[in-house]
Amino acid sequence: MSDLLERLRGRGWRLTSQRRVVAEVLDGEHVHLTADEVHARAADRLPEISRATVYNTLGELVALGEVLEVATDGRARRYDPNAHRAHQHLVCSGCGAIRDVHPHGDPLAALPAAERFGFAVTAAEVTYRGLCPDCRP
Amino acid sequence: MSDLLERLRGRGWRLTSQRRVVAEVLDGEHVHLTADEVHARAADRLPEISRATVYNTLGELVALGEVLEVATDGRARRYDPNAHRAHQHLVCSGCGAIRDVHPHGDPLAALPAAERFGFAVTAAEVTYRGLCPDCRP
DNA sequence: TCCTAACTTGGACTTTGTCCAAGTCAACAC
DNA sequence: GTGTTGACTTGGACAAAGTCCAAGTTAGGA
Repeated sequence: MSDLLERLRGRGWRLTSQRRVVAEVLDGEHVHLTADEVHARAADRLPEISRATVYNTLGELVALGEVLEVATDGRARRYDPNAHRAHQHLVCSGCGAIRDVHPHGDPLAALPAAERFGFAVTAAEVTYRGLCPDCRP
Repeated sequence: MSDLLERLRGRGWRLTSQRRVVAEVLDGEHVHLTADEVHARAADRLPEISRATVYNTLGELVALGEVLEVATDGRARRYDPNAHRAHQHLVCSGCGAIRDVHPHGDPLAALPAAERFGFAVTAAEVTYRGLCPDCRP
């Protein structure tokens, strides 16, 4: 993730302690935190960080393509730092747990031209749903 | 949609004017309204209907499997009455327009057992994203 | 026609997210 | 180092989306 910070600096980002902390919190794989969770963890290291800054920073990371925004339920958006490796999400209908998964084939290929209605289609997001081992009956 | 009301009565639903109006508003294909839009249209016919009742009724219809809840963005949930015919959604990144689409093949089949992590996977929701003809450059 | 559990209502409240004026500070120039 | 400045941060107010509840109403069976 430290390369991320360097990359962002290369793009003209000002490297503040707040942005550093947000980037650190998002470090890793299989991370799918809500903005408030990011704020809570960031505040552990930098207690005076404000919600507005966390929202701003997450929005910038998404705009730069460094972080993915995922809407797996109708609740809070989640932020996925694993933006550079194509993947989809498997969500537990019981407890809400999320896993990154890698289906085979390109989901985009399954949509025939006749079903595109003149859209310039650029992406396909797949959410698989089911019960995780802990929630199975 | 009148069969819907009959079906629901068969399941022990009390058939109130509020529920009837919500079901009527949701009638049709290619309908993807937010709860507040449903409330606004319902209030045209039944001005005193409350938001709480609309939320309750939508929640019940979803629980009964008669209506699908779709989260195409991180904003308001949308309600799709076309629950009995398998389909996916194509969303315009510019204006938010939504179309029902029918990709070929079963998206569930693309997820190998090794990528299911012990989940009992039951559904796959695909959101295709792109620019609609009106929003294309 | 009456009764009652089920339904509806309005409003208070929570969660999630946005906006803004005022204050702060990273990075550059010197 | 020091100064400067525009970008960044802050807290609080606000907005949008959704939940909850006590009190009032009513569909449908007896």
